[in-house]
Amino acid sequence: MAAALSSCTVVDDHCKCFEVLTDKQKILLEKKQVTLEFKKGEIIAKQGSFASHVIFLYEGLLKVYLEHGNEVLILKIISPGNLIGLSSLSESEDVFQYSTAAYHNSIVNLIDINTFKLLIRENGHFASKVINILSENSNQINNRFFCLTHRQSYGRLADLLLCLSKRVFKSNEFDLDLTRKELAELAGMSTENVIRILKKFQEEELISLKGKRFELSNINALHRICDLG
Amino acid sequence: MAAALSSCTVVDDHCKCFEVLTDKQKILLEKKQVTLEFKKGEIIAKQGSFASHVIFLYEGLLKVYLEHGNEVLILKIISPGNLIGLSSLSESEDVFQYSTAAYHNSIVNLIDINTFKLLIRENGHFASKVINILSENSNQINNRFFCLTHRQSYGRLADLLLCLSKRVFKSNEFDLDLTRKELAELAGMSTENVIRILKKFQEEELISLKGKRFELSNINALHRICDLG
DNA sequence: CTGGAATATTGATATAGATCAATTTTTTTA
DNA sequence: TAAAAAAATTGATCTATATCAATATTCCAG
Repeated sequence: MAAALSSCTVVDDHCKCFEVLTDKQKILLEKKQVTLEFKKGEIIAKQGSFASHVIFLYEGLLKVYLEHGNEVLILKIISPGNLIGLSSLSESEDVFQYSTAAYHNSIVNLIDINTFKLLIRENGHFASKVINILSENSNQINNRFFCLTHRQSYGRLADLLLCLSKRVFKSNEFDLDLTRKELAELAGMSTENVIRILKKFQEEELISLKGKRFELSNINALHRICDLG
Repeated sequence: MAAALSSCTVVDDHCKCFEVLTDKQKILLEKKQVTLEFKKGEIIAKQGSFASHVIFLYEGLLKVYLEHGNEVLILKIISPGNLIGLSSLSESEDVFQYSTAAYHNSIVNLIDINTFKLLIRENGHFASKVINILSENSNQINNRFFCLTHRQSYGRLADLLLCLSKRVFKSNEFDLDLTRKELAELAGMSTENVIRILKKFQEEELISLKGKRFELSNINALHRICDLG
């Protein structure tokens, strides 16, 4: 029954929904979208603001998060090829249910939401694909939910590192351009705790760390830490 | 910006998706479903088992939850008129991503999943409605996620009581046929902690409690406790 | 290249809430 | 209706992790 749990929700569907559109529909979509560049740290969609579009990430790295007052909960990380803001397709919700911001400089397409809705009604195959994406999104977030509520800090951080390695950077070594505070938000703990645990991991030679360079030296041990909690 | 946060995810869409089906489609659907009764405590769908159907709750009360080993995370409570298992519509997932069990004796319709998928492809309006439901579901679970990770126990329990009152029983007084352990799972804390907090609430005359009878006497104060955390 | 701000680190302390153990109450069943 | 099982309650303890405070390091603008 085990495994597939990951606190690090990297959405990575490599969105196949557009493939099923007819040429005519593709042209329509093309006309009803704009391409924009966002700088590191910039907000792409603000929770509560009017959702006139869905967002497609072409290049970069984004976070999707809930905010209430000073409190933040990161729901997922978005890597290129994925859609954001599908939950605003709901008739009863015309505002973004969450915020989106750029971790790095990013290029996105903003797609007119009414066109998107039209295509759903017009093309059942497209609708079906969108449902796939929504479902997979939910499942991933549910797993993250489980992790953040049931695993303790060592497990959550180990999991986050593994996930960044496997799903975002696709290598055991990577330059991580995130602050400790950002890591803390992702792993759902305090900044200080992140630092202490990273130190412990280094002492135990599970990882090595030079500046922004992360190297995961003992993947198996990290996996064991996740599984234990 | 505040409010609408609730840790108690009662799904209450009163599913309108079937209204948009044609008569012929309705007849097809009718043929491709069975009605079943489940007793209190029985499992209706088991996480990991083959998802050959989606579930419609006709009467009763259900919980939808993730399980890993002995650990359980309740994702949502389902009241009559709602669908469960839509996340198995995804092509890449043919198993239930979560378990469903009956809090009370319940009557459900099991709808053949392939028929459901067919209708999505055939009827864009239907697909659109399903997308609405999926979106609203996600939003509710995201809010529960936020609550369980960011609010502390008093707030979570106050919130749960308010939600049960407002959304499930629709009254300030109700007979709650759930054990302390079940309440604890819902509020994401230990059974003992539930008991202690309920006692505190009684001492402060926010609620009164006789056997299974709950009465919320000071709704405003309970709301304040939620908001503070 | 230098001063100031942001970020990272370290240590000390506080605490919410879990866990454990014992007892009482309620429910079930035989 | 008595005995057994399950659930609820209470109190004592323990611990993971947040928070606070001080210092060190890194980053960046002028």
